[in-house]
Amino acid sequence: MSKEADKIVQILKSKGLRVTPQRFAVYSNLLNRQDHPTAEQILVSLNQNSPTSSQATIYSSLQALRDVGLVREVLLEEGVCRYDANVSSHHHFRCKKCGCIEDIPWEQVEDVRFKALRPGLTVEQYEVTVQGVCDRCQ
Amino acid sequence: MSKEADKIVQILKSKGLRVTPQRFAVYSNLLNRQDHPTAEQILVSLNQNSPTSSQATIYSSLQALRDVGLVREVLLEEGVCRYDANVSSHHHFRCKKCGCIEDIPWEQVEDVRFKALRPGLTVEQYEVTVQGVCDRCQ
DNA sequence: CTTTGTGCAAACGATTTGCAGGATG
DNA sequence: CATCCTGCAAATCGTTTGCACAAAG
Repeated sequence: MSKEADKIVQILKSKGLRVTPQRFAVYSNLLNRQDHPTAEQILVSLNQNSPTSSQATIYSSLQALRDVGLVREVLLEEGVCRYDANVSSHHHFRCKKCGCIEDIPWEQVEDVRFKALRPGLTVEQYEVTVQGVCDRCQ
Repeated sequence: MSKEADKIVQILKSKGLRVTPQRFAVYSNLLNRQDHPTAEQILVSLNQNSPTSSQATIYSSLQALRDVGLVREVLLEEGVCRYDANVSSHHHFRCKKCGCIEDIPWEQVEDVRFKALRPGLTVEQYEVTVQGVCDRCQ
């Protein structure tokens, strides 16, 4: 087993998850892609060569991974739930033309300052969603 | 007909929409509430006294209103699509305890500055989603 | 060997659609 | 009176669930 695969196994174990081929596949697929796939896209990707996981298993793996904080959902379009294995604080960019989505590292957005936010509201976290045009679509 | 009702009629007409009782009801309901209701909540609200609009009509009215830019969708939770008649630039706050959502006026968030955003990305707009605790839940 | 995960198919909930009758401009 | 909207019920889409069998620790 490669070092990377071993690392993924360790991560899963450290979160108390049983390591099954399907769960491993879902998580490493998500770790290795930079787009923000939907459950359906992960299913297609995993099964394109040989059947690896069923639809129900993809969903339950994603749920398990989300529950232990290894993946998060990204909601930018109506009716579309995407998944992201990058759970550190970051923002998202979405191209209005091709619909591609990419991460914006936290450091690239200077601190957002709240001026006179309605008294009583306690801010715990915030996320900036940027819409625009990507380089390929310019 | 009241002045407000007349104003709503004018707005709908100015957008090229036929004014039907159902469409009027959906739009004015949305204008008069400060929460960000789902289609279902609008349906219940409109029909609580007497039947006003069917489910399918609520959806098609919302779609028509969205198409002409009178309402927008607000996506903050998985599988929940909310509607907002405030289409001016603004941000959203969501209470992690009670789940209530409220608008944050644009001016309350100082300009967000992007530092070294990946070259090639053109920013057209952005929205800040704040999560925290509201005053009622403190 | 106990617990948890998988796969299948059926169930589900939110939204959409087809169509016939009704209202709008 | 032509066009567009409404309401109903059926269809659809993404996601969840129940259950019998299989795999993990």
